Amino acid sequence: MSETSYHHGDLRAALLCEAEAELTEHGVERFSLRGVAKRAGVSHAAPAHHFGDKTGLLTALAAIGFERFLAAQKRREALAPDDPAERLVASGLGYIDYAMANPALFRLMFASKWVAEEDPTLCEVASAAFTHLADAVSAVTGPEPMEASTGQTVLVGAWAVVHGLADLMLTGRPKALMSLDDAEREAMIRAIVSKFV
Amino acid sequence: MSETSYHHGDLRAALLCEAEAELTEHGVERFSLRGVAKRAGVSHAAPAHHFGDKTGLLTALAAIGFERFLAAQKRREALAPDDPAERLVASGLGYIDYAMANPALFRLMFASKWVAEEDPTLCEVASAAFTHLADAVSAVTGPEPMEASTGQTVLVGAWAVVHGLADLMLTGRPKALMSLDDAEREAMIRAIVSKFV
DNA sequence: CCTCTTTCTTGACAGTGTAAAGATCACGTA
DNA sequence: TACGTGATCTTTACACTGTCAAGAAAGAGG
Repeated sequence: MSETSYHHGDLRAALLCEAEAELTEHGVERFSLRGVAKRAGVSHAAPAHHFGDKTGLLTALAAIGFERFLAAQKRREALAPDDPAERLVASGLGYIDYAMANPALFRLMFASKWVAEEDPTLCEVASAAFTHLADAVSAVTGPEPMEASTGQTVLVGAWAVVHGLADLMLTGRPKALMSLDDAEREAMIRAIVSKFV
Repeated sequence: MSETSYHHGDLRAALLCEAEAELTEHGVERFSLRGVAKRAGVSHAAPAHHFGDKTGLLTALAAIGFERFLAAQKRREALAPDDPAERLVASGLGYIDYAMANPALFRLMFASKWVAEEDPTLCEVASAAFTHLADAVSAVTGPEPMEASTGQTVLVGAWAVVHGLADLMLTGRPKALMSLDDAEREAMIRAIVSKFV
């Protein structure tokens, strides 16, 4: 496919790629659909054909984000010793890894009204990520934990600490944590998350 | 001051009030400066004189938000028994109360690039809220806890669970928590936060 | 070669934030 | 009382945004 051809070849994928660049550079607040089109070297209305509107593009991008999000958790787990509690903590570290590496995308996924939550493919990848977390928890709390109130408590609690750490760290808080170097920081996060499992 | 006079009287306060209405109605994503001016019955460029730009107005609004945020925590504490741990948990419940009651404002305060973090009055009210949390923690962990690594861990951990719960609940997650009625939900939150203190 | 469909462009429109310049009022001073 | 000075608000303008409708270009299949 020629570079100067009228038809792009795989504009949809290219737009998603440029959209991520636009997002990480300007944040959701300053994200511009026309800016994405300009990056891709295409007319300002081209994205509409593939994604409908701004929400459509950002929803598709968020779905990709959830896939990578799950992959980041699995990546950490693969490095952990073969122990349920260790693996759960590792999963949480992957959660935080991803947030720190992709701040704007993480915020888009979890706290933006620019994504259509009812989108079917988004729902699928998002719930895949969440059930994976639930599985990691049930591997710790026992065989039939999700019925028991204590199993639910561990699930919700573990999710909340990890998510809270991730979200706070994105704004440089808490200073007590962010002023540490990488090794100390990870140790502190481990200590906090371990309190739950 | 007449209602039809050229000069408004206290436009600054009125704009802040209408800005909150605009925020809760449309969210940060659809917040419009001209919309605020229209609500106040004033020309579209009037806000600029009092707040400079959109960031200025939203920063001032976030500062007000932090004051109420601290008040919401103190309100819960006043209802708690005179025990450090009980008061810390109550403070966390106030944290979550506020987030649920003012979703858009909470998100503005903690996760929006529309506020100027370096704004002096914002810094003041924000750090006032955070040091209040730190005080509640140190009332539990002992007299000189912030030096010890364990005191830091409790502080960061407690903050993270509460903040994580608040942020997740704003998007209806986790379902295991949001499907409960108010009493059950509060009991679960208490159980989770109590694990930390 | 000729249609049909997908893909992309062009042009237009209402709405946005922001800057500059002008109008209006309040208030202290002579 | 008159004046003028500064604060307050309006008007006008500009570049930019998302979205829609209509048209042009290219590929696919007969």
